[in-house]
Amino acid sequence: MLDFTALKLDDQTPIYQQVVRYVKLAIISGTASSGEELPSRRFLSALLGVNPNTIQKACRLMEEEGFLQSAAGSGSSLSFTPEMAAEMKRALLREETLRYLDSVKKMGLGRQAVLALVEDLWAEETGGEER
Amino acid sequence: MLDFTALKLDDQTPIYQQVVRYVKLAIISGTASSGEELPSRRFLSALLGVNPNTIQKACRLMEEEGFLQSAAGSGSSLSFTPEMAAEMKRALLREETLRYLDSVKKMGLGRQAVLALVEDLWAEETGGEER
DNA sequence: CTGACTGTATTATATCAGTAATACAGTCAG
DNA sequence: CTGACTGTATTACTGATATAATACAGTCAG
Repeated sequence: MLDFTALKLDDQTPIYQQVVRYVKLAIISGTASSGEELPSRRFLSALLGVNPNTIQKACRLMEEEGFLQSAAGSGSSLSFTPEMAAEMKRALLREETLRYLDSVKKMGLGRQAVLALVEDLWAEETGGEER
Repeated sequence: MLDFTALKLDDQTPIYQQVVRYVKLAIISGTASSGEELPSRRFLSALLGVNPNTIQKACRLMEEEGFLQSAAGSGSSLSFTPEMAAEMKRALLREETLRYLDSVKKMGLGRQAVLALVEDLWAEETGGEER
């Protein structure tokens, strides 16, 4: 059963998008496995303090993307191949990195400056666990 | 006179936020200098193909942030000190980098993997001009 | 079978971003 | 002074996000 207690909602992005992203990150990082169940829509909406329709919208999107299967009475569960997970990771990493690089370039930074900045803030952020 | 022809609008973010960001990036990168004039709100809205009220909202925000001065009849012009520009750059770089690093960490990447990814996509993106 | 859960669908309302169409007041060149 | 520009303000409309309150149908343990 996928855990949603770690999902912190911000009010800058549509909630349904944040929910989809949270599930995708769980798949990408290996936290969630294919076949794993999601809490019911009603339970999830109560847990997150949002409307059931908002969760329903997130679930509909994930079904359309092909990694969630739902059936009345049986609940909803993840369903994806390792290839789908790998492609999901590749696409999301590429997209976010290109957006970030485009942004810092517009601020006038060069390659070395970005690398230095990333190293600096990497250490600062979460106590710098080496990997 | 600040040039807005290079501003490409996307439909994922509120337009007024994109306009503010564009002006900030011009200040940060040194493209714009204090005292420089902005095109009139009507001209700008026509150029970007958006509503005058949207531009008005962007201008109001920039006034509240303290780097734009407006007066009826005289137009709007930038007004900032070198210290304000430096602080703007520092804050924006820090914010965007931390957001990016948080995201890639959630996807399971480590320090080395991020640095490698940034180097790879840096070269790919704009033909890789060294700096 | 019954009841309590599941997903699904519908209608109404509120808020916000953006559009649209005006109106008004300050500045300044002619 | 006049007119054409400037910023500023107001009202009305649309679409998307989210809320709220239901209603209906499928599943399954007791």
